[in-house]
Amino acid sequence: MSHTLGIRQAQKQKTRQALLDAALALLEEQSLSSLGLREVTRAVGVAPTAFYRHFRSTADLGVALVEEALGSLHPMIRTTVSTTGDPEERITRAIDLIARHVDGYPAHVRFIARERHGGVQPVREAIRDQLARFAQEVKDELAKDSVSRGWSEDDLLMLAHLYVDQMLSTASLFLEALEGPEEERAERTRRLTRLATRQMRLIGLGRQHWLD
Amino acid sequence: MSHTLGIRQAQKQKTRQALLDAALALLEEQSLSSLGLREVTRAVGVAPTAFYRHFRSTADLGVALVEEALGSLHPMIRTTVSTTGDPEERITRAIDLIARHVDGYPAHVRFIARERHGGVQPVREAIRDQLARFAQEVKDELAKDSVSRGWSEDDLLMLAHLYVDQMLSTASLFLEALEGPEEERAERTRRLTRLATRQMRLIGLGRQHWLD
DNA sequence: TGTACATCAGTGAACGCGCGTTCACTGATGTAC
DNA sequence: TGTACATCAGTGAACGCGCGTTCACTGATGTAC
Repeated sequence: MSHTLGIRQAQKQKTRQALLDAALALLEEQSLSSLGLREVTRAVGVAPTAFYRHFRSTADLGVALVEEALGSLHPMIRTTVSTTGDPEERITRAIDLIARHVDGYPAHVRFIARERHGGVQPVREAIRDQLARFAQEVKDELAKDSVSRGWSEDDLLMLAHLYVDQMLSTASLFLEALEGPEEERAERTRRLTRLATRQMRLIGLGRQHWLD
Repeated sequence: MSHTLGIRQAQKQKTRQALLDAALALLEEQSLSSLGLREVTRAVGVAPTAFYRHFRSTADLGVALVEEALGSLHPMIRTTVSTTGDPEERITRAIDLIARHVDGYPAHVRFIARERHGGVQPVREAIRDQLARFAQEVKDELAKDSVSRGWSEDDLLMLAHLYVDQMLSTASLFLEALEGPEEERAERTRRLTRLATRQMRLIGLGRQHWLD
């Protein structure tokens, strides 16, 4: 059993994860460019200097958060856009998946929405790279669909980017709906589901008639 | 001639505008939530305390910047979406207008993209309100179009929001293209214009077939 | 298994620095007569 | 027009505070024999 982490390594990983978790929580109310290293270590309960054992800077930690937030999402993306089912069912499934993801990982979604155009360059780049990968994967799935017969690679990628942007935009709307008073939350979410569904439907119609 | 500003008022306005300009410049490389009041006054060349004569906080200044960046854009929005010309020409005109605006006011565009999901609540709200106004105005223009016969108010607003999001998304792509090495800038802009045009065309197709 | 030495995650003191905010002020501009 | 007083945009000193980073350290864990 050689691949079990030693006690030291395991403890280090635990502290690292605690730093990431604390930072993510603190980022619900500010941007990465104003996040302080001491804030993060204080929240975890370690000395400020311990931070440097894991990250060179808060920007570096931000890049790690991008990987945590988006890295594991690639399989989900493929499932979401996958070819099975009729168009209407696929839209329902996609919107539902987005809603559930926002519900399950609101802080991650907020972080990505916020830092996508945020003030920290390496983090912006990390997000852009991950989103470009998503677009490629969506393109690959779209290519398998019979509706895509006759489409150029370029047009497929154009549509893929449109879908990725639309998903992100929908996610950040769901996040907004999650905030605010509990009372009307269900109603807000319901309306939003309806809106997002119809926008997807319209884009789908455009897709069907692209080669007319 | 009573409506000429007194010397005092005129000087105050000038300082206020200098603070806004300096802040906008500083915000090209950071987020509002990390912008310091002393940074801004230092850039203008006034004492830190002078800041309080104009704004209660940097958040307050941010809200003023939203007004500056988006407030004057409403006439332009109407023109962009207006009914004159055939669909293809309207798309070309809209994309061209966006490209020119990003070229003319890159810092304003960056500020809006960055703070739309940024860490300062009052600023996020100010942006959301302005964008909602845009959507209403786009809806009003769309309603005039013969293609919109038979559309519900709800569907028109759904499409209007899709257009507004698409315009913002396109604007921030143009901004990215503006950065980086001068050399391939023209090429990047050209490719982007092509991409944005086709995305608009696809949405337009979806629109045409919405009531099929 | 036991011992002796190496590694290294986390510590705690110390540093110089810039921050936001307060306060009483100054002196040019505005106003009333 | 001239004078006397009021207003108020901008000043400058002072404050307490938290920041990022350095450094030599400690002591539990890992490794070699």
